[in-house]
Amino acid sequence: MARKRFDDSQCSVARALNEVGDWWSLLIVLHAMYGTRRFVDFQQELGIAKNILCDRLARLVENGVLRKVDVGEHGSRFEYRLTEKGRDLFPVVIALRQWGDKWNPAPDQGPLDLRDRATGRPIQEVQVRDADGQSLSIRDVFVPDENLPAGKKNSA
Amino acid sequence: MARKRFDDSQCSVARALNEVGDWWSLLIVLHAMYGTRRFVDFQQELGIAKNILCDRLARLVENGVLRKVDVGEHGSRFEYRLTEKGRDLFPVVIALRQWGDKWNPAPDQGPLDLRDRATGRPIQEVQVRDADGQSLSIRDVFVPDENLPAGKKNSA
DNA sequence: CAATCTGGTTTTAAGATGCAACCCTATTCG
DNA sequence: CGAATAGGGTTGCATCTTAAAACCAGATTG
Repeated sequence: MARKRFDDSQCSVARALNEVGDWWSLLIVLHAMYGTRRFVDFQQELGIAKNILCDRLARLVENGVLRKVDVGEHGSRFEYRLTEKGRDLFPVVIALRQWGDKWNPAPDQGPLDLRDRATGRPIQEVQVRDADGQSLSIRDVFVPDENLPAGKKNSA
Repeated sequence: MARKRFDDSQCSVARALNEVGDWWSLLIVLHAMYGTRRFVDFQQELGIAKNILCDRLARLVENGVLRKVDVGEHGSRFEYRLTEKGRDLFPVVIALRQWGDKWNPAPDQGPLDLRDRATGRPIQEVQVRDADGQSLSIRDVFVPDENLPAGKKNSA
């Protein structure tokens, strides 16, 4: 049964998930962020079936998250590189990593340690923040009434 | 063919996706953040098949993202409410929304307008930030060598 | 030339999905 | 009181998705 696709959705989150919400897709993006570029490396690192990896890479390329570059070695050597659109998934992936670290940490993986290349200092935790940089939870925010999704009341 | 599950993964992102990476799961969380609580409302708002919604809600409850509360009306009326763990997905969902707004906006949906409840001011964009609050892209950060995933070089 | 590199493509069986019908308990209303 | 409604499921079925494994084809190398 074909999965419902959210192409025509009025919801940006749904549309985003349309492009990166397939099983494996965000992990591929994550590994691309680590620097992985070649088909065989993605495959080995992720332990993904080749046909599925092909499919996901093709989708990510089609959606502009990755671009496929012909490196010209060994007759058919390609690299898959993040586009700007792909790199803009950085906060998504980091936020997800933090969430995982907090609520379901991997046994042998410490918490995320990411440093500012310029200063060597740790990055701030990715949070929703107010104008002054203070962290906000979902209870601290509201959506102005005119911008609510259809049928929603302000009870967030 | 059963999808590969990442329960034993050494990667927190994979483990996180194990819990919220199924098709529909994050959209359910999003709607819960909007305040949706009842089965029939999730179903109608999302346009999801009842059996799939049942499955996803059960998983989210099992994983501690939602809790199922017996409201005691009409014999079997339940509400599904976000736990703290669920609420901590807020930055993930907002980051995803921003990404969607920027790269594949919904036709009739304006960009995210979320306000600080205390001040009415707009929230900051969710970004990876340095210690001083300046935005960082993936090119601006590095992982210390001792914390790299296996086999990764510092070429992010 | 055979072996290797490279990124696929194809086959097949088991799961996942969505649609629609059905189910069962509790409550409400004519 | 019985029918209708509320509520949250459960089931059957056809179709799509997935993973494993085998196969493929062009280019390169020893």
